[in-house]
Amino acid sequence: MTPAELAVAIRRILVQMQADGSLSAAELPAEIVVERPKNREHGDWATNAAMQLSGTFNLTPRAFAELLAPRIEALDEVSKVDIAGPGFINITLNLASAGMLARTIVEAGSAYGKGEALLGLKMNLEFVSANPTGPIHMGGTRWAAVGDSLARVLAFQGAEVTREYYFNDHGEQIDRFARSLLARAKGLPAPEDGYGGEYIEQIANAVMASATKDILALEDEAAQEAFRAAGVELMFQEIRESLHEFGVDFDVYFHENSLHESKAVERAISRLRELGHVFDEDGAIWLRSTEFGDDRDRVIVKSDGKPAYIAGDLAYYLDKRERGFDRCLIMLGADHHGYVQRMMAMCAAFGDEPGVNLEILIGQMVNLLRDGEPVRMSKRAGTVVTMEDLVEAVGVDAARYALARSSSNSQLDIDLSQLSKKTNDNPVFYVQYAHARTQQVAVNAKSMKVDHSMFDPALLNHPTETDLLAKLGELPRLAQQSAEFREPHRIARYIEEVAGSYHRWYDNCRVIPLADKPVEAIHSTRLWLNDAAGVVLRNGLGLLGVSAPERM
RNA sequence: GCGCUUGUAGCUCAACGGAUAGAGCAUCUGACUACGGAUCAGAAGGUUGGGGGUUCGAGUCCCUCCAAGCGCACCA
Repeated sequence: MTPAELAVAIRRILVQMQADGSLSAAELPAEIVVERPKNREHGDWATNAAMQLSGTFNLTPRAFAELLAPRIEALDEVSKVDIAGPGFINITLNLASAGMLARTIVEAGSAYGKGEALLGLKMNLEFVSANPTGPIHMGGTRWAAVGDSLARVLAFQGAEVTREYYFNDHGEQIDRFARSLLARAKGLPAPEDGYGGEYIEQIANAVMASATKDILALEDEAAQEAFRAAGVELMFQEIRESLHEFGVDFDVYFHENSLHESKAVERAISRLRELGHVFDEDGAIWLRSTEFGDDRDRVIVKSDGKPAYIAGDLAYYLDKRERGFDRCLIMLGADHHGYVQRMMAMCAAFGDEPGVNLEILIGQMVNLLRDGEPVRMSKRAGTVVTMEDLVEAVGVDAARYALARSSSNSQLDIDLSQLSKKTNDNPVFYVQYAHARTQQVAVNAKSMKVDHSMFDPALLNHPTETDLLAKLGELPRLAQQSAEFREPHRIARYIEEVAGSYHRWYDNCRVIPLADKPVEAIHSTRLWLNDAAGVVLRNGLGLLGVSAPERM
């Protein structure tokens, strides 16, 4: 029996109690919380239903628990129930129904843990969206790891997820990039507000090599335009390639430029004008965003007639909604959090619901250290640590795991000197090793004639076995929470616990009989459990976009 | 000055408002002639930044102070 099934059973009992009059009529929560008690001695599962519902029924938690507990105990799958502390109901399953989980998991395989919390939702997840003016740095790398994992987590709950990259190929930053390329090609130093570094030279050289005519012979303006067009395209390809090697592939690369060329910006503005949220002042066009909680109104089109940055965002958001996305999620770095209010105001101005149709996830910065000292980075000097640098130092799996395992609203410190010498302190290896072990145990078992032919779940009675089973049973709930809170790091923490439980079990319980002993039901049954652990570890690593190796 | 995020073990970080605040790394002590020792068992390490409040119950919610990062444009 899984905890989810237990929760459903408890809810059914409550409904029954209302039907037979032992409880008054009142609204029940859609879901009863069943979780693992921290202390193993408290049983397999615990529910705080009595504490949460006592108020609704005007009873003390204790009294409510005493009413409910006997009925839970009457369930076939339950062997023992007791009430503890302020009103926790601790539940112990009988061994056979607890052990059945092993088989359930193996039979479900890659589907084990899936949920339907977001079934039918069309979600657009925009992340990274780094400017094509240079390689992806650490911040972008973090969002690539977290965002891709989040996309997997959301899809695991039934959402139809589109990964999208907003490609900022319009505006001032791009002009600076083009000027930097031109300067480099001419052998001049990088402009004051421009970009430096080796990659600028490489791109500049590549642009000249692929050009059909001598760009440097052109007038500055034309030359700059030539560098812009070709340079952006090359940079874009390089970024895509880095992301691909990082295991992140976007479904849509959206070009900001296309919004301007297709007149989508004008359409978005006139739409807002129709809705009465736009006004003209000082020769500029403004969005009356204060009406929707912003601290000031925002200029959409500057008095020189050029669109402000937000103009593109207006059109882009509208475009996403017109493409049928119910939920638009955008991941931004903390250096852009000042942007949230106006984006939400914009969403409301279109008549949508901020926080629902548009959700902005802010992630904190990554601090790079070397031997404990902060590393100063400068785009202009080109001393930026890139995604490729990190991957080269530790590999894709270790990099993704390290970036995805902690909450993105806390700043992350990464010490380069530590990464480059010892990678073993990354818990990813602990988890991967556990998975590899499940695979090799299965291989060895097969050669020793241990197979799935027998299954007697009541035999899984060692403390490390009941512990492992209970842990494996938590994946569905964990996966759902991870999606609900948009926090993929919970998956990482969970599989680390699973790996720990698995290793402890392995140390105590043999799957393969000793050389002179026969194969018995216990061995077969344990093979099911071993394989179930493998499934959970594999599914968990999969949600993080990290490989689950057969051997290491 | 205003706003957002954060403050938990020596370090990096966990903990739907739930029971004795947990992992990994680092340190120390142990464990294979038994399915992979990248493992396991154990020790040590904490006034959850300080102070108030809300309630059956607070690391978590509210107020306040302190500290750190980031942001407050007709820049993008």
